[in-house]
Amino acid sequence: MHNIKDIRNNSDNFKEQIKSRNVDIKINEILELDSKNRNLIHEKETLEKEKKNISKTRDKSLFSKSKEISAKLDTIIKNQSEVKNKLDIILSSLPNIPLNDVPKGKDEKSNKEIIKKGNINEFNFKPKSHYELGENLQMMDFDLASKTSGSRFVFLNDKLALLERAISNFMIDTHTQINGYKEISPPLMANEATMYGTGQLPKFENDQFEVKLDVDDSRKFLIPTAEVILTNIVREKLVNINELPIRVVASTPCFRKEAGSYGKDTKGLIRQHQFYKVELVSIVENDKCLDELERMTNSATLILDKLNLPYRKIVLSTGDMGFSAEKTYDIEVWIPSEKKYREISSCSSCGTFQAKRMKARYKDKKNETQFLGTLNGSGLAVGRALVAIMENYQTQDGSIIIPEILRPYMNNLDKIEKN
RNA sequence: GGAAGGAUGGCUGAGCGGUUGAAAGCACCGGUCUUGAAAACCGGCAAAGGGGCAACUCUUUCCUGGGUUCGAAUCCCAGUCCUUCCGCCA
Repeated sequence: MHNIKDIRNNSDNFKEQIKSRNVDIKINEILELDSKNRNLIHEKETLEKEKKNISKTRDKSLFSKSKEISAKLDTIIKNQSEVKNKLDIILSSLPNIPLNDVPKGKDEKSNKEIIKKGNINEFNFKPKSHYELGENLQMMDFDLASKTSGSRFVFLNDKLALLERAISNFMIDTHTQINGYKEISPPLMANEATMYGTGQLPKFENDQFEVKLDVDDSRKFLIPTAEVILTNIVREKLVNINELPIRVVASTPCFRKEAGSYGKDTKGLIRQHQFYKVELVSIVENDKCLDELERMTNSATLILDKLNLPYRKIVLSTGDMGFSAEKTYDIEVWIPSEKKYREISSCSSCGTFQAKRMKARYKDKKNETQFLGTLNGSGLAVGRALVAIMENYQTQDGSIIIPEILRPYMNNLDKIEKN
């Protein structure tokens, strides 16, 4: 959420920066609503003051006058809150401003590669896709899932179910034991305020699965990522500075409608309505966001290093970043069957953008109240890690070698082969 | 599902129709003292918004939304959440 004062004082610059995010902005409408709003506030306050004074005098002869003012106030307050609402809806739908060092560009073509790591395995046979491998092993069943649930769901059976669980456990252990994150098992549903806080609402309501509870109940949504719940830990809080940084990790199912991706990645595990993800969230003093972003990204790549999977790290361009981010690194893992890198993690600094929405603050060393910095990153997407392991570790006969580091998590199994 | 109690500043907690934005304590910040620290003492310390170059000033806010009243943290109604007890289910 942006501060209207900043926009007012610097509207041309603000407009340009929002435009770099591929977002249309009606700057004139914003400024007009803002000035209308302030005029109404002024009217309101004048009347309120008058009323207050009358009640202070306790002069009975003035009481009827006070009643008249109340009536006038009613309509002004109504107008003002209408104008304010309109303004808020527009403002809350504007994305975060990118940091200066973020490459400018309108889509993923302007993303920049930072590093490439690991050796790409040269197969002496044609590598299969993970879904071919999975279905041949009879441990991955898309047909059954479409019968019970619909498209973009899957059954993982037997050793692949175990592998999924192992991946998740290995990642969490690494983050808690080496990277200094605290493990959390959070709710998988979030209310409106929580969804608003991290930026899913109001703009992206169509991407969310809403859960119907009782008829009159407040709205609830399945979380599209644990970021939503974990970041809102500090919503409406004034955090003590010596509690910072807060670093938490959770492995949760994530639910996404994938509304805009019909026909995209329809086969396999890459794009599902439901998938597990190990999520990292850091909450820090707002001037430490950039350092924390590097640290978080390193926490994520450590997983790939340990799994010995080839990957690259890229920085997203202004047009390709998510709504709440000021800077984002994507980590992409090598997928042999597609002969390309695919996103397996996205680490973002949101600066104070989410904190302003959440009213999440701390007192700095000068005892001044500040908005917190929030960051989130996948560490990593479990389903896609499963894909990467299956494809990179496949053998000619269609079995899967288990990466050394995961074996303790799989009862020391070293290979998944057909039963 | 039934019964009772509660929600006040960063935290604990008073107030229960009129200088109450709100006592007190803790925490925090500044200072005195000290070689340094602690203790003690002194002072400061809510947020959001409007106006002003600024000093400053005004308005709103005691869970949320309505209502009563000239005036509400305080009274009434509805809702949300929490606690305890009973029932039911995992």
